[in-house]
Amino acid sequence: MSLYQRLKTDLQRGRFAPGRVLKQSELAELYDVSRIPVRDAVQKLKSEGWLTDHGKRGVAVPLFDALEVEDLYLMRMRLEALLLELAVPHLNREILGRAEDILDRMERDPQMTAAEIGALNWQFHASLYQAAGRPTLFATVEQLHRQCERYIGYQSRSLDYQATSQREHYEILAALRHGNPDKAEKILQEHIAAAGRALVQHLS
Amino acid sequence: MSLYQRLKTDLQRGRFAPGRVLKQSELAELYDVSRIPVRDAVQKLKSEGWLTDHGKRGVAVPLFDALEVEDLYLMRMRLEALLLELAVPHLNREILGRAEDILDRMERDPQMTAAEIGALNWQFHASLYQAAGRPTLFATVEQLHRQCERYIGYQSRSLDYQATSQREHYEILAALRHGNPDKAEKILQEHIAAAGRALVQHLS
DNA sequence: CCCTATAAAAATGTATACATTTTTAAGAAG
DNA sequence: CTTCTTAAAAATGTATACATTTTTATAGGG
Repeated sequence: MSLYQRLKTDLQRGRFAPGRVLKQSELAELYDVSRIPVRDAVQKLKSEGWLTDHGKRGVAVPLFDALEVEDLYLMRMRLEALLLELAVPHLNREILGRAEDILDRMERDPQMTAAEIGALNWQFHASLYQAAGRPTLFATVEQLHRQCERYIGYQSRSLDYQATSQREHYEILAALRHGNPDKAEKILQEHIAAAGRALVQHLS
Repeated sequence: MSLYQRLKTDLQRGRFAPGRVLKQSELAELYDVSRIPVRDAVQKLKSEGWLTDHGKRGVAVPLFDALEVEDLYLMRMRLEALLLELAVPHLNREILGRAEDILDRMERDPQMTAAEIGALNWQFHASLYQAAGRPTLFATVEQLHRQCERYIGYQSRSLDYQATSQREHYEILAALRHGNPDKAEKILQEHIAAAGRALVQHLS
């Protein structure tokens, strides 16, 4: 396992408190590697929002910022709606079927961890987006999703929220199957907006 | 000057042909540094689209891709419109005045290089966007703009295009001054769309 | 003649060592 | 007691050296 992944996992799990400043040498010692791989991992994690530049004093674990969450979800609302719109002409029974399989898998296993649910959640969305055949747009959306992951973390959402979210997933599929892409887009936007609201609320 | 900037400048100027594969050791020798700073610079340039991963064979100078340009400008249309919308409540005479100063500076000096025009162009947009006070959204828009820079390059646009672009800039300011943000947003979207079309056309 | 296996070559990943810069703290002057 | 200066300490940036992985070329078999 690469240092990047080890460090990211630890950041996800909250090993380092928000606001803490980390130095290259400190991380090198903690993970028992030299500073070279630390530099690589840290730079990558900075570009994903898991660490922020702290001048020449090293890097800091960023504080949780409700305004950042709002921005991220506003962007996702618009870009994911666009991506779904571009995917619609390419969607067929096979793709929609595979997407539904992912949803069904989430339903069937009632004792999945929050992390596993989150992974399948994204797989569902990505399976639709990929059909658009727009790698650049997809890459940006994926990056925004990764930035959100820091806030989603490992904490489990309420059962109520989870049920609503899952219902919306099926509604999106149904709208797409019945040749109503506008409706699907609308549900998707509201779906993302609701996720953002839930997260902001959780931060307070 | 950092290796990152030296390498980026050379990529902008087309020192390395699109499709060319570059190895760490090759770059280290060309720029007379060790491979350590090469690794840092290359990773940063990859995240900005100036280089693409070529597996374990090194990095490649990416080919020009009309679909990528289309994606980038579609995203910018939506996100910059959003950012302007969020900025509107914070705009005042001072901010609008400073934005206009930037435009006037472009008018006054008739023998600016394409690179200088491009820089002022972005300064104008950024001066409005900054007012929104949304760092995360702004950072994403800025990153998209940087990805576009690879295509804009150093080539000069037609005088006709430049005149139209500048007229639209003034129209945006006028609409904002007259309390018509919806109109300003519309012009902005068309402004960005036109820039994208001009670029795609230029690639063919 | 083509394909596979193996060895040599080359490239990347990483550790150690050194140079340069930045930060921090101590001490002297006001 | 505060502030500026200066020196020590610590942190980052970079070069060199080594280990590991990957690529490529060659030789043998089908």
